[in-house]
Amino acid sequence: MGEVVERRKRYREQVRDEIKQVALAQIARDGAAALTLTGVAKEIGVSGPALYKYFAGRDDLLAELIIDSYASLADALSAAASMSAESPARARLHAVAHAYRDWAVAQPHRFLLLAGTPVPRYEAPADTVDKARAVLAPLLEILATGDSWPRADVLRSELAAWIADVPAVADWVRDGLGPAATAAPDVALAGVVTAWVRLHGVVGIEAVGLFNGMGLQPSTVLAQEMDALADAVGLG
Amino acid sequence: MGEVVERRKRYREQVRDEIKQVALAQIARDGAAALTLTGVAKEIGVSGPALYKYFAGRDDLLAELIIDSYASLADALSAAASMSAESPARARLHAVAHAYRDWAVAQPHRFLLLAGTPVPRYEAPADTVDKARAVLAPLLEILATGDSWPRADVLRSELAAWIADVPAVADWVRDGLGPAATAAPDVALAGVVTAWVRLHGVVGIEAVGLFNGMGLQPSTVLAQEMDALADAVGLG
DNA sequence: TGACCTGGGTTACAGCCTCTAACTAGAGGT
DNA sequence: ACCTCTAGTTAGAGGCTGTAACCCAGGTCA
Repeated sequence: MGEVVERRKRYREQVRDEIKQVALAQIARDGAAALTLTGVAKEIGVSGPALYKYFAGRDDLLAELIIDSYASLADALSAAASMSAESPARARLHAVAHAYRDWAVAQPHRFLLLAGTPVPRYEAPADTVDKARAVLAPLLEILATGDSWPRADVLRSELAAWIADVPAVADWVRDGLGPAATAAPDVALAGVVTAWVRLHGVVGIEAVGLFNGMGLQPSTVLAQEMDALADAVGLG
Repeated sequence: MGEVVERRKRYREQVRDEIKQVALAQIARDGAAALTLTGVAKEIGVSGPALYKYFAGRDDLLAELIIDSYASLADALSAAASMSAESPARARLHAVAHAYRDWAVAQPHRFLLLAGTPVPRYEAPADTVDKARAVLAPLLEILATGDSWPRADVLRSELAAWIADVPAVADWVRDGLGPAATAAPDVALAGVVTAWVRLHGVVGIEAVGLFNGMGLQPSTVLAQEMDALADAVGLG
């Protein structure tokens, strides 16, 4: 009956989860490049090719870890955004930015899965692009409460054209702006892009260890960058 | 005689160069993760273990490619700086920033060797840190012509402490500031760090392909970020 | 109950990679 | 002639990927 099928399915999911968890631990230890299916199998106590019943191959497993990580990061950011919903926009920007960094610092190997060296010719599945956009959604609402950004004319017009050309983006922006929006969509989007770039700058450098031995706290740099952005777009 | 020894040495260098060149091509094609010594050997027309006479192993070869890339990037930036020596500081900042991006875009695989996912537990040799600092040296002189940066108090004080604590850094800053410096060392250094973070943000995102499908030019974002920085530090 | 199907697991193997060991050949020096 | 040093060779151990063929237990169904 269906119940048995259910039970089997559940078991299958459980094993898949265990595999993913062990793989993540292995990545944390030795890096994604060193992930081997047989290594995972050995650690689980099962012999080599068994794992091919669960994942089509090493790269398939990796791809699934990436997708999970996107979701996890998106959750972390939207949690930070909703937790700070009552605060002024500048404080919310800091909250989301630090949530991003905290997530990445707690598990740099996972961050690098998303933002590190990609596999050439690997094409992210189409919905991954959407997921990536979803990660940044909380920023949109926050930056929509700014009012202007004098110097960013070229960037704004490029983004305005993008909004006009791609309906999915237009929808995303409209949904994301929220009721308190005071900024034009292209201004808010320029803010999001800039915030993303700066987040990536700070966190990416920290994650690969390039800040080591420099006498500064990454969190200081991040705070500084977010303040500069808040100033530029006129966040309260 | 010594001459023959010389000739042998030259030959050896020549072969090492050929190996590195082929390896770079292979990385450009399939990514650093897919680099294999035997693959290089096959392409060169020599059989497997022969390459171990020239490099201790795959990772050794990779490490040398990284060091070379640092030098190449540093050259590109200092060339851009000296080529624009007569221009106003804001223009020079743009010139160096775009040189950085151009270098990376022309050979993303090489950029990712420097800034992409690192091998865990791999410790960069000590002089690599110096080389990395050298990459940013041209920015120091340029940003030293700013005059202030009101919001960056915490960052400045951290950097001032670093300068005070580490003589090598103090020397580097003193040498780099140049005769036209109008900024305090900590202000200039804060500017360099910020420029680096933003450079890394834009170029890192572009290099891993995350800008794909977004309706914007990475160069626009970069220009925008550098202008914002120039405004903040008061570059002419 | 007994035949059958399904899915997790197994071993065997082909093919590729790293890196070591042991050997050969040739060029240089004495 | 003899010695040495170096670039290259083949052989091989050990590890990984991924495929193929097989086993076995549990559930299904006549």
